[in-house]
Amino acid sequence: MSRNKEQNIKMREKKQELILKEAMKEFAMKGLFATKIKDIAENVGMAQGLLYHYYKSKEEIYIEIINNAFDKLIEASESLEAMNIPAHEKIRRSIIEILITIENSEEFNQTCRFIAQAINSTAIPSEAQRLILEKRSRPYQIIGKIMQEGQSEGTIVEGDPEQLAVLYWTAINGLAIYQVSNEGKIPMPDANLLINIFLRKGV
Amino acid sequence: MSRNKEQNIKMREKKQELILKEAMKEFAMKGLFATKIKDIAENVGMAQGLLYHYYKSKEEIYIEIINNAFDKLIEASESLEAMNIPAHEKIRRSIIEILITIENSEEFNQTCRFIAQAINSTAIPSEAQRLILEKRSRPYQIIGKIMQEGQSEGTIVEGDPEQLAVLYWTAINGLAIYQVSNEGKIPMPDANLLINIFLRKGV
DNA sequence: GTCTATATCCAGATAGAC
DNA sequence: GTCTATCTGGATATAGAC
Repeated sequence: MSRNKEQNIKMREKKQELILKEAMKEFAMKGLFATKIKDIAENVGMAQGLLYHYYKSKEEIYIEIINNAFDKLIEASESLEAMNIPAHEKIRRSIIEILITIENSEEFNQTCRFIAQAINSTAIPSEAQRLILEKRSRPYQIIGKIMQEGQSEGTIVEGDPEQLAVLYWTAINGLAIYQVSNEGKIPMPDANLLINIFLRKGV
Repeated sequence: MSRNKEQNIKMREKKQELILKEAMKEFAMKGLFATKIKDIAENVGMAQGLLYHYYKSKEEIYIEIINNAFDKLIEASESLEAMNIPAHEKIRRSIIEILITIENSEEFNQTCRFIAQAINSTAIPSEAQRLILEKRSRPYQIIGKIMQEGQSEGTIVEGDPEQLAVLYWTAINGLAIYQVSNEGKIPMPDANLLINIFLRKGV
């Protein structure tokens, strides 16, 4: 009895994950309003009506995905911050790694694309807007802190660390969007070009 | 008689421009699908039905705006290319100017936002997609050519000029999107940080 | 849990009076 | 040219059978 119950819950969660995964793809490609519940359901392989057994609305799915997307980004930033290496090494390694990720991980670029769509639209549900407002600044803060650390250590260029963080993230974001909107065919620029923006000469 | 006719045509064109202007705002903020014809008409100050005397569909308006947006960008790139100064000066001055524009011109950032939305969605009308495919690479080509020129002159860093152009535009694009999604409150990073990516040391 | 059928709503586009 | 009223299609969400 109880074992069946557990299994049912697991099955339900698996289906929900599948729905989220397909919804993410659709939202990233088309945005909230051009994505139809039917599209998502078809990709999952279920009838349109059935989707409402798992989520009560399109918006609910959207909000869940926003949450996941930002949490992943924040988590990655935090684990970068926590690494036991000098600040300039954090910047260096993260840029190298992200460029590789942009070139190879469709999922990462979907996330970037999704976030770009969400941030770029004032028409999304208010709960989604609240979440964005709450979470989007975290990665900027963390990189800003690392920049400041590096300045104290004498390895990062002078200037407002916040602005350095803005440049860091917007450059990466711009590249990711460009990549995904070109169907992953663009070779990334040499990582050193980006790295050298932030490192002091000679480091 | 003929004078009246001319006047009528002028009036009509003025109204059309007004519609385009308001539509641009709406599209930039909300995207094609979340923007309702009624929203545009209301902002212009006319009844929803009347809009169809000026344009035959929402898509037609959208396509017209895409065309204008890219043409402006291409025109600016071409006039940069045509300037009678060394290549590295073209890069330097354009970055300085664009950063100022991002900070001050709402219209420019609306254009960036609109283009970002359009490029980011596969759900837009096929004619719009065709236009994007046709026109979006032009500014990249032009900057790439200038980079190459500068390399010959020994003032621009080594590396694939195409990739330098990608970095140039994606960084700018990322900044513009960030700015507009923060309602124009973000101070731009020091232009020299960006300029130094591309200039050879000592130039 | 899963499907089909349907109620309901909303927005694009049209028709027709002024 | 301008408006109001309306047609029409399509999408969300629900109901109800299996």
